[in-house]
Amino acid sequence: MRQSMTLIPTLREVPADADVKSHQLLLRAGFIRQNASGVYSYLPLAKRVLVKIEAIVREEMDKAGAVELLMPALQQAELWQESGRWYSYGPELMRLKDRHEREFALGATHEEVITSLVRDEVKSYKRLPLTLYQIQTKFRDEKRPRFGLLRGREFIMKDAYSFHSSPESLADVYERIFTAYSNIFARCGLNYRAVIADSGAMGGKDTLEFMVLSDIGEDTIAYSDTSSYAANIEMAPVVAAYEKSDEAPRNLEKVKTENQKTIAEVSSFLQVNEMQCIKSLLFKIDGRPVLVLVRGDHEVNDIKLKNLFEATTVELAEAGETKEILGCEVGSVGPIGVKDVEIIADDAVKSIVNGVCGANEEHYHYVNVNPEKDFEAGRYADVRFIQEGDPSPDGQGNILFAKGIEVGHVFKLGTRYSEAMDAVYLDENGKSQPMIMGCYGIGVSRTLAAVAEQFNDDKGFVWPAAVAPYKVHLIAVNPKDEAQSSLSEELYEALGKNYEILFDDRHERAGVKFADADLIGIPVRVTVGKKAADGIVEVKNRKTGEVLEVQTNSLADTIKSLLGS
RNA sequence: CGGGAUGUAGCUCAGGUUGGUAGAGCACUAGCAUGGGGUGCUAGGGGUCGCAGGUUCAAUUCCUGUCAUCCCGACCA
Repeated sequence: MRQSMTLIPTLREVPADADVKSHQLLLRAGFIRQNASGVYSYLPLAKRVLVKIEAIVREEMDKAGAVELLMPALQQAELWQESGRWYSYGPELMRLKDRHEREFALGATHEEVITSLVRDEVKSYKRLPLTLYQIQTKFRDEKRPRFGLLRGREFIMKDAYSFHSSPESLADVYERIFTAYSNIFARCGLNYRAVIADSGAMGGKDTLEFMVLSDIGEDTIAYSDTSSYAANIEMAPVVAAYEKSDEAPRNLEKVKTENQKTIAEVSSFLQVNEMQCIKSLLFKIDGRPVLVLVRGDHEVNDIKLKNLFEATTVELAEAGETKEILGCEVGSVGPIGVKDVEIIADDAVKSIVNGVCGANEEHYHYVNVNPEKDFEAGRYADVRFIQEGDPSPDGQGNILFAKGIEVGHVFKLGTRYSEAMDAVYLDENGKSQPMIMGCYGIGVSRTLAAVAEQFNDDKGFVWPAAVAPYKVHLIAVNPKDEAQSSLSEELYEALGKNYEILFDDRHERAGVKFADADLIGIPVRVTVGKKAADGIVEVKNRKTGEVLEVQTNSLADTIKSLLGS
């Protein structure tokens, strides 16, 4: 492609609205432009990278036995009403009406559409298993789109769904897709990790997320420093054994703690370790108040609460509600004397001896608090976030944290949708059974952003060859020079037969072309300059910056070795 | 949804406190020169100052509202 004929609007300055590297560079190098918050146009270069990623995805999915189709983005409300998600999905689902006032949604995901399709077309166990996938634009009205392509409201996703007549078959396909995903992210050059995850609103269990390690990641990964264990912090179970001090329990005592509210304030005021404090938070679980207790140095994990209570919503009660229910400000909440409100305590709380907690009375706390003796928790469970230094759940090593960008997710869905939508088949005995399902997603546009985030230097992008928009960037330093012009045209023609090549034929200064080339980040740069008349050109490796002068007759070999390594 | 910030040319920003119909750099157009790391000179084009009200003889500037965008948090296949 001649650069004079395509659209690559590079920017010299960093756009004010972009904070993260991938977003800045995608804008500066002319890959994307924003239309609305979380909505972008993919310009020619970005489109080429998307095509590369999609090709890798298709190849690996096909290899795993999945078949591509394409479903509508515009979906009838009835389907979502059938699964129940019309009501449970919330405002994130973009809803609209047609001219007849019929309700529709823009597809945030496609379980409903695919389940209805397969339900109507597949009736026998003989047709199972079946794995279908598509690459399509998804719409989610995110509360807060951010980081450019990393969290948009309109984004490209590869979503796959599998249908089975047995859990074994599901396990088999799940494994195959897992392998496909590992191949896909490895081929994109990404530094990723598969981690144990929460199934969230999807339902189901056995779910893994593919995380690209990055400081700007929105998820925290808890991983073992010695084994391969890795989990989303939301899910990592705490297996710490809490030792109970053999100190003799003393008698409960109420003390004045004027204006001391936070755990830090109270513990320093009373001269006790934060570990001795009982942090008490009032939650509303499916609207019902529940008092949750954790040790002062721990944090409540609302995902664990949600799973424990099999609830749909878990939220911290607002200050006003807390006052209404417990009669005090949030800084003075405690479990002692609380009636009519369920109390759940983290396992760590049980081994606190002579601890401290709020007195449900402004400016007062209790000291010498002993669980069981001074209050009864309805139950004890693991309801806190794992922390760095905690033992790894697999028993090997200790936990460390890393940030990750979720680029893929595989689920064993089970029969949640097939039961709700009556997707059944007849088994060998002619008996009707709900199909067992799996679903598997890859954020394609997010993967583009993740690669962009991972592969750049201070000058611009450094695309891995597998997803680079072009393999070779040919530059004619001075197109007005006859020798340079004719040699570059000749090379453009010749190299174009074997490589995707971008030819900078613009009448720009050399400096502008070099700066743009560095910014765009194509792996190999071929510069036709002063020595053109002697048949000598310059080959530069974008990644290493290494420059070679080569005769045109050995150019092909040089490029080949550069792209091969 | 809570907190914060910002909306002036395609981009990055000044101007505003002290109201008088708008500027710089980059980009763009034309010409000349230049031609290996964002070149120089000359001459140009481009803005309902986010939008709507209000105050005023007069509002980009002051007041109110509203919308948009970004950041933090909450939220989130």
